[in-house]
Amino acid sequence: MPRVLSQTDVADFRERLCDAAERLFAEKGPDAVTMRQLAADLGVSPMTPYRYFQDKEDILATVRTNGFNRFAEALEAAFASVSGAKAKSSAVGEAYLTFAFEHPAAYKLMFDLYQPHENDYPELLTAAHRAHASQTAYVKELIGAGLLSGNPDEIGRMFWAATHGAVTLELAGKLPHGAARLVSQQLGHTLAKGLRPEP
Amino acid sequence: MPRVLSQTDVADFRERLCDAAERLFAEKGPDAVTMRQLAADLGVSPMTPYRYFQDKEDILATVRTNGFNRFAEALEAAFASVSGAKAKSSAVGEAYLTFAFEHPAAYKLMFDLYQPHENDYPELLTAAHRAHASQTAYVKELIGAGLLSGNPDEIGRMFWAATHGAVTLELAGKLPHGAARLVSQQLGHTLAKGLRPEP
DNA sequence: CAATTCTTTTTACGTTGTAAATTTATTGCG
DNA sequence: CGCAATAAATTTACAACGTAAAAAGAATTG
Repeated sequence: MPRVLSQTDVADFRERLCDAAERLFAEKGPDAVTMRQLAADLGVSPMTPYRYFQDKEDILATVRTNGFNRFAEALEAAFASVSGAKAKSSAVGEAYLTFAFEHPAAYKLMFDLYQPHENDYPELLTAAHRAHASQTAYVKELIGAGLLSGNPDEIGRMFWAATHGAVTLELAGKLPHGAARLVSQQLGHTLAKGLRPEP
Repeated sequence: MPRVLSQTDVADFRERLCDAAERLFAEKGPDAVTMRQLAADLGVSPMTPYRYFQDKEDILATVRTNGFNRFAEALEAAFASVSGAKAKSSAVGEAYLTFAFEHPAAYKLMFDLYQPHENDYPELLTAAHRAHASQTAYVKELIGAGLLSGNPDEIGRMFWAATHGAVTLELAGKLPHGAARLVSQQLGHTLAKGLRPEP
């Protein structure tokens, strides 16, 4: 028998390749990154990554999955870091914008990229769902505290769409640099005002 | 002397190629469309398009420019079709959503695609500016009519970001089909309520 | 030590964008 | 009228891509 790859060997290689892919995707966009570059970056021959990933799309799906999970972690940490519905909302909103502008490439990969065969990657779907949940949890707090009234899912979608719109407009160069933060905060305040329960 | 291409010959070819590019981009995305396919679609050899366009990016920029101009025309027509600030706002908002979902590929090309050398195409910049202007004109009407108070540019960006967010989330498959329209309308109503002048 | 078998590399194919060379077609001039 | 000039179009060619298939390499077991 030859030397068989242990599970940690496989996990290690996959992680190193994802690290490289993330870095290169951020620099040049996923389409501009080649399998040969990724392989060269790890110091292996062009075909070696194919022992660890099905194909290039599989690598993209894995990188996106990691992104969703890290994004969710950041929002969950923000949510837990303070108490009170209002403070939680601000913290999660801040964390959302901070993540988006600290990892714009990861953000685009997650939310701005239509991957046609997403359903073939169940871990991706799970991670995306987790991110979505941690993103709308604060809305339920606000409603529970009597600061907002309405359907939590609908309101969650409104806040999400508003924030996402501001972020992507800036990332696409349609807003001046740094403007999305302000726009997003104004949207948050104005929506909260418009959704306040009638006295 | 050989047969020299007249200006209308050039314009005709460019238009026919843009039509094909638009259709194929919509079907498969710009990256998946090849120069050879475009050429074959017009019944010419693979290199002929290079007499009429610098390169593939030039074709993309031209298609985007046409998209911006048509988008702007649609919004301008909606704006002019009714009278009264409120009615104009609804009409423009409707026209925005209608265009986005009737021409999702064109919408993505315009607003969801980061083209690194946009500045090399002045006509693209002009068209984009026109679209942006026709998109925020109604905000000034609302403020002028006393229905909203605040900075028109800031408010315009808020409405734009909100609508764009709803649209792109649906186009990226993050919202159920058809949900963006409702989310966008809710956002419009709620923002208008939150921005009403204090009595 | 040799046989086995998993890992890795090498080689190879079809396709891409497009540069360069070649062919085709049209027009003005002798 | 015919032929040289020249713009347009095509053909050929190249480097780089994703990845299938074949070949080589290495380590464990009998």
